Amino acid sequence: MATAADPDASGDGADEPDPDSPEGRGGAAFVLPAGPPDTGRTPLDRRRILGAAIRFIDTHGLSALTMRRLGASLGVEAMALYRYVPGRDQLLDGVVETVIDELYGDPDVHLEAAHGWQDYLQRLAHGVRRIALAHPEVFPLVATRPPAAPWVRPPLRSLRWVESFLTAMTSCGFSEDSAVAAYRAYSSFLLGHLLLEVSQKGVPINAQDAGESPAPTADLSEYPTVVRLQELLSMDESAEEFEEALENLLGRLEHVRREGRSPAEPESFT
Amino acid sequence: MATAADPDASGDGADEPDPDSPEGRGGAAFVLPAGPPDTGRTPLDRRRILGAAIRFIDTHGLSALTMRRLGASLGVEAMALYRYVPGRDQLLDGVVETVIDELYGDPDVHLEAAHGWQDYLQRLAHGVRRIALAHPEVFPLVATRPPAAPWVRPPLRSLRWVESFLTAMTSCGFSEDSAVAAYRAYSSFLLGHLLLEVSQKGVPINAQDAGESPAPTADLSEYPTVVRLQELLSMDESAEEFEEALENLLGRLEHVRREGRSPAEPESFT
DNA sequence: GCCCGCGAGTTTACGTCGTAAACGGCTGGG
DNA sequence: CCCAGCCGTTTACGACGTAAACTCGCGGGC
Repeated sequence: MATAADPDASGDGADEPDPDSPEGRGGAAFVLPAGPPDTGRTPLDRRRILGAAIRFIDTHGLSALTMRRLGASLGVEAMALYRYVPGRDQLLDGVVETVIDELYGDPDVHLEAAHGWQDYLQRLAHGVRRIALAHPEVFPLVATRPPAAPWVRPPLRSLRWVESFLTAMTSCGFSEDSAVAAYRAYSSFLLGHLLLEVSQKGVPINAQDAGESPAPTADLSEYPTVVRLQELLSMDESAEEFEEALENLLGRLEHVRREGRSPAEPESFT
Repeated sequence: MATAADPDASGDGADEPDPDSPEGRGGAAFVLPAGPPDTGRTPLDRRRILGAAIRFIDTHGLSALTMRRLGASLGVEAMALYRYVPGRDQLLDGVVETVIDELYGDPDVHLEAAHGWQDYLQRLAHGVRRIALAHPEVFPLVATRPPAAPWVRPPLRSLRWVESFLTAMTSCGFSEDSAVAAYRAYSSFLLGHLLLEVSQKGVPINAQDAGESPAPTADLSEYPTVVRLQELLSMDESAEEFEEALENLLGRLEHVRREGRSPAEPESFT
């Protein structure tokens, strides 16, 4: 696999575009079940509200989402929302759930491991990454909201996906111990990478939000290494990083699967 | 390769307690510079405010932190805080910064890689983990707040630590490319693991917070695998997982270091 | 045709939030 | 003795989430 990009990479660089980025692809993981943008005299229901909320957060940022403003974006007073949603917190829970459920509409992600577990995990990971990149303002919510049940971890928030994951893995030769261990390793890998990636992308893309000053860039005189490596540090290699860590994880899991035990070997590299 | 790690790394037996958990240890990473609980006629300053804020979040949860309540916890009106802190957002930034700065007070974490880079990374990882476990309610903030500069990633929020990291790695034989790649891999590993761990721990430990219903545990009849593995899934193996993934990462980085290039090999398993 | 209940959306209202601005009182140097 | 400056308080405003009361239009019994 092609390794280091040359320093010619000015910003996005990359000969081929990131396959998961929203504009670089057909655009699954982007289809909300709601119909036209937000016009229409359809008489308001839960799905429409959730769709509008996601659109609103994507556009204006999470911190700008207000019951009043969300109502306004639907041509309705704030209190009307309360007929369909118990409160703001549950609305946000619904947003998270809806976003994760976009996985079902993604033709590249399968509920079953028809072509092996590595294919399954690859597709799932890229599907979740596509969602994270399509809704960068929503994704921190996915990571931050408390899970419904203690064992349901972000970012695979729905029990249905946990079920799918565990079934896929056990049906591919993982012991139950190993499947659970794989679930843990996989979800923490996904969460870490994607959260970092959107938090990195979210700042430059989205001008306003938390009212933070963009980057005063204080005196860096005390940090010569940071200064020297500034260009390297600010390169966006998210896609390659993601791919490589995913590959490594799959290798690690293959090792786990063959052992049939919970993972633990001091060395695993060549 | 057994990475030279001081804190009894290899033995991942469940019999001995988690070395990073707050009560299982001497308690570095727990020392705030503030003195007695909150009594005292000391005339209020920024450090005292930040300390009180951290204490407040640890006790009552992030969502309960209010300028008025924080003021009250210091025996002062809310507006008094504004003389020392520009606003709530900057207060939270200060909280994050203060929490990360606890690393400096941790005798087990070194700014320089005197005993090799693996020892350095081990100590740093455990130091950060100790902080995350000591302040589970603060840690999501560490991950979520926008970074000051795009290249400063959570959870190593301060330029000083980035500088330390890069210097340590390059001084141990990493090329600059590799050091930056290691920084990325390491921070995303840390963030993912710790965020998942505290979000998992935070729910059962802390009764109230976001007003979420604890866990109604809806009908699980559609998810037989989840039900069957429920016990396995709800086991807390955070410490072992952390250790194992860290070990794996170190192995991966050793590989990177020897190549002297940015990390990428299609396969790495046996 | 009349009425009436009822579901969908609105109005009003309350308490809390972050914070701007004016205010008060202590304190130490001329 | 006075007064300037610091430090904390008071007051006030607009926005927030949401409870409760209200309005309005429509479809089915009489």
